Amino acid sequence: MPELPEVETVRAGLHRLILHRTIARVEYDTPKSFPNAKADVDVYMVGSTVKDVRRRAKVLMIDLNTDYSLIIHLKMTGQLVFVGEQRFGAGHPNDSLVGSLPDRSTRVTIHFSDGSRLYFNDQRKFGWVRLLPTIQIEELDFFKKLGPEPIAADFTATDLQGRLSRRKRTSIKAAILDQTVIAGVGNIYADEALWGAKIHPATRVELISAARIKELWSELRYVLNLSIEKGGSTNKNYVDAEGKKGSYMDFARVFRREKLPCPRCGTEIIKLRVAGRGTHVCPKEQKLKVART
DNA sequence: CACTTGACCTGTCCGC
DNA sequence: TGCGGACAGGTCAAGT
Repeated sequence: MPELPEVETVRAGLHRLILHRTIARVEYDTPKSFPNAKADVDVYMVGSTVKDVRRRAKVLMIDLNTDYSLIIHLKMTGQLVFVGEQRFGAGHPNDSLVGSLPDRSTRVTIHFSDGSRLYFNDQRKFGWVRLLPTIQIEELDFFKKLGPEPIAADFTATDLQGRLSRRKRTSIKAAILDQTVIAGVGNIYADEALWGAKIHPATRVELISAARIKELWSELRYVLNLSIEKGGSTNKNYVDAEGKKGSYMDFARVFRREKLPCPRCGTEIIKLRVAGRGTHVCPKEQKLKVART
């Protein structure tokens, strides 16, 4: 689920909801979801206050005033849901969570001193939470290898072209899903942007013209920004920090729309498999370009 | 190094 | 209603 727009939506919500709150107690289930919890939670988390909430790629960072940070990856089914000491009222979805959390998917619970809580839920257990010194985050190998943020103001079409030059022989879809090429794109927005740029997802990178790469650059920024505006995509599990669903799927042009008409030409959208992922294309407008022999 | 595939988990849906 | 298999937003390690 959570790709850049979903993680950014969660970040913004958490920033609004948990900044300056003090951590009173932390519960966690298995070491898998929170590997170094046992050693460090009592020393660096309990009693600390939340200083900032940041995002890089699909990763969230909650900075504490102990100069330690929680690093969180939601992977496929992770959620970070805040339940306050006061209800939101007027049928707000958060209110129904008051009695329903924690549930069987809750892996970590952070109790704040005012009685509010932050739940890390993750049905499939792929996600994780780690605690480490804030200054060590950027030293992580994983972090150092990340490509640029595609929605950054200074990220240009030329930058995209340059990043793609090291993945010439793979499919364009595999290339933009590669977090070391660009950071934050996942299966939904890859399909959406490739449709926007009229590129078949299986096309080898080296066969795509500079003009088309520029289109792709523009479409990536468009769909990611539009989705942030819509609060992300709720394909299945995703909810934001208040437990609300995102509405981008109402605006999706191809993703999960097989057998429905292409919004541009009316041709039936088909589903294929590219780079090991379910992939949606308009078969008329996204022709597979192959090298001449 | 570039590239592909299967593994990690739980839940759901679809065909028999 | 039950059962087996495919599939689901994302990385990783291990293979070619």
